[in-house]
Amino acid sequence: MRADAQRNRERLLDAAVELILEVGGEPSRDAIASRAGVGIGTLYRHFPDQQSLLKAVALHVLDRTITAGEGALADSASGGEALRRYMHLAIDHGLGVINIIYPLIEHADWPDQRARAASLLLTIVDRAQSDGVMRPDATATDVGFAVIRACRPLAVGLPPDEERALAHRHVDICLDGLTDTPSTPSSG
Amino acid sequence: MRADAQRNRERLLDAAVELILEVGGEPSRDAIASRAGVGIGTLYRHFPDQQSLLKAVALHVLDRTITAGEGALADSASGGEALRRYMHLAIDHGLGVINIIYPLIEHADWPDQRARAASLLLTIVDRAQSDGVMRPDATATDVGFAVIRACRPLAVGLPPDEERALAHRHVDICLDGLTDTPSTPSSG
DNA sequence: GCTAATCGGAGTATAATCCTCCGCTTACTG
DNA sequence: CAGTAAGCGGAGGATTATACTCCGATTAGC
Repeated sequence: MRADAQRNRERLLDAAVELILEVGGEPSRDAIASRAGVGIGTLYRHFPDQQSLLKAVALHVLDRTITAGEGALADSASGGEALRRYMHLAIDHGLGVINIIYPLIEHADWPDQRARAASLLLTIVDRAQSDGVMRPDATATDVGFAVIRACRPLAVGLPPDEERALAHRHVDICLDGLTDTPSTPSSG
Repeated sequence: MRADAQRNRERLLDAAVELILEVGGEPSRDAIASRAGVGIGTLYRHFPDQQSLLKAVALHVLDRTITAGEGALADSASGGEALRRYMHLAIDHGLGVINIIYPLIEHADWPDQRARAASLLLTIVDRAQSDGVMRPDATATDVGFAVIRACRPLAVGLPPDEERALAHRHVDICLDGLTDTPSTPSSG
């Protein structure tokens, strides 16, 4: 694959992630291409149909979130810290986009990302619970949904950076609800 | 005002609320009319432009939420109970729609609803805090935003009743985060 | 019954979005 | 540093969604 093609592909994915998070729904193809600073033809060459684009976006985001999450888990001193770090980094990596490909998740023909994500999240939750900081009735699903919710745009007209700050604030609140001890507000 | 006109007006408002909550954004006028079981002409007669419709929707929802909230506050035994009841009833009354009219809130020419809502929320938060159940660093804004977030659709394709159940579950988690003591999961 | 208010929805105008196509540009290769 | 195949951009036509009007049919209220 030629270098410029690779670069444009990544620009398109990043633009798509941004727009999905801003709009809270599927953005138009024209909008994605123009945000990526790329011709509309280029978008269609890389992603012939909507489905392939959405799938690529999901894998892109899942991938980098899982990688970052595994790293955070590895060098966290406690289950509570791992949980907190995971939730915040998931926001920063754009995990919120998966609300859009929800219907695709069921019959996903994609690789082991899904299993890997589930296993990571379960490990974190298990560890937090056996450390005694996380309430036993809280589930991995609660954690996942809390992150997705935090990523949804809150109010039309709010600039992206404010949205992001509010998302982190909200996740801290959820963290307190999911755990027994108040979490230290994180700085990112 | 003729009885059927009044009835249709209310149907339109209710349909608009439903759709806004389902879609998470502004629904089309055609969709609203058809959901309300009313001709498109009827919609335009009642609400000549988008702005007047959105404003009416907001007032409609604010009104019934405030009324219910004041009632709940009046017969709650504690600040904690008032807070919990308020958050859950706000979901049920559709307070989530206000994310859509956010840009209108600033220069709103509408009556005292806004002040009434603010005062109700502040009273509840004050009471919860002086009762010692709510963390002092949590704010009325946190409460409001938590409710709005809980009302946003979580995943495309999820049926409305599941969305609603998840919203209540989420609010319970936030409630635990905002308060010092775990809240009893409410049944509505 | 009468009538003025209200309704419904077919139908046109407008705008958004989709997608193709092809001449131009650029990264790689020898 | 040419040669060339891969890749790019975006004009523009097709398609679809949405906005809005208009008027004959209907109905509430007297």
